[in-house]
Amino acid sequence: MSVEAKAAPFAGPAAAEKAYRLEEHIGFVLRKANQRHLALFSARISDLTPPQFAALARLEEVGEASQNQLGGLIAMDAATIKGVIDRLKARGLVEIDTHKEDRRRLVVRLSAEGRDTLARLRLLAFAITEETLAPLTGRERASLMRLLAKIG
Amino acid sequence: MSVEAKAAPFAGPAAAEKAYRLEEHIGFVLRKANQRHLALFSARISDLTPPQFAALARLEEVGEASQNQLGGLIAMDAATIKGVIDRLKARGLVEIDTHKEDRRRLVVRLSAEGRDTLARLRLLAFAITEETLAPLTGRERASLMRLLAKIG
DNA sequence: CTGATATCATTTGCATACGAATGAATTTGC
DNA sequence: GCAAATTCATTCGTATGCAAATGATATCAG
Repeated sequence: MSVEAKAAPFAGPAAAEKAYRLEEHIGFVLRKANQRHLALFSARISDLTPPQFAALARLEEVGEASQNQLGGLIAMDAATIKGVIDRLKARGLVEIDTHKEDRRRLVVRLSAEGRDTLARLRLLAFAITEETLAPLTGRERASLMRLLAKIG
Repeated sequence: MSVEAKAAPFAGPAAAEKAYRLEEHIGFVLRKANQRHLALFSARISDLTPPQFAALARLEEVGEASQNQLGGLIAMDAATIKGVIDRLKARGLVEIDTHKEDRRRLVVRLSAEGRDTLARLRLLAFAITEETLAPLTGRERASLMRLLAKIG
């Protein structure tokens, strides 16, 4: 079948030839967990993506911010946040002005409709987190969140 | 500053108005953890992406598979795996033939160069997982992997 | 045997994501 | 005060990632 050995105990080709199992690597399991979360999210909130929601939620927290500043607050680089804000603006969920003192900056803030949208989706967002963590006990959930925060 | 209340204990606007903190939602922390892992990955393996690596690693395990089948083995839909395989093929890391009995299928397998590439990157991949999990103790690492597998 | 279904791959459209290059505006260093 | 360095936003290129539609082939039902 495969060229690779079956990794019988103590009988590998060499010490360095530890079996490579995708499932034991953090990148692979992170990608799958993300995938499941995204599926649950879009099933409940079909008209907004997680990054878009994050941008709105952060704007509600901080009031207003420059575009890049906002990106920093939700871990998005300049190129990525631009697209997100463009789409939110096109849908009237955020408003944009140029900064009065620094003409390079764009000041972004929630529109009334953006605020309404957030209010409407708030409980759904909690439900999505709940649903994503459903396979875990309460203790496990806290543990997972703590460990992820540590490596993030 | 913000319109949102500061969420003084027992003094929220209403019972349903639990404060929404991005950092307490699984999607946000998953995205950030993924981000850090990707940065570490590309710093060590700049000529291959994690999905490409996953495809090669799985091919080594299973010998060969149809394109969609391989996608299923690494959690990628048909549209996504196509692009990944196209790029691996363009670089000579995989070989492709049409299935003899079922002309719809593409049979994908590692090329000699793909096998060499995997051998060369194997230890680096372990180092990347190690580095990503570096902030955690051994016990925490095992716990995180187990919990992620549970929700993935 | 043949029409209905199902499967495999492809294509299109949209939305992240990031690196690198660019232009405009501001700040710093001397 | 002005050249150099920095910052903010934009643009381009590349690579996932998914939904939906399509075409080709295979299988199934009657």
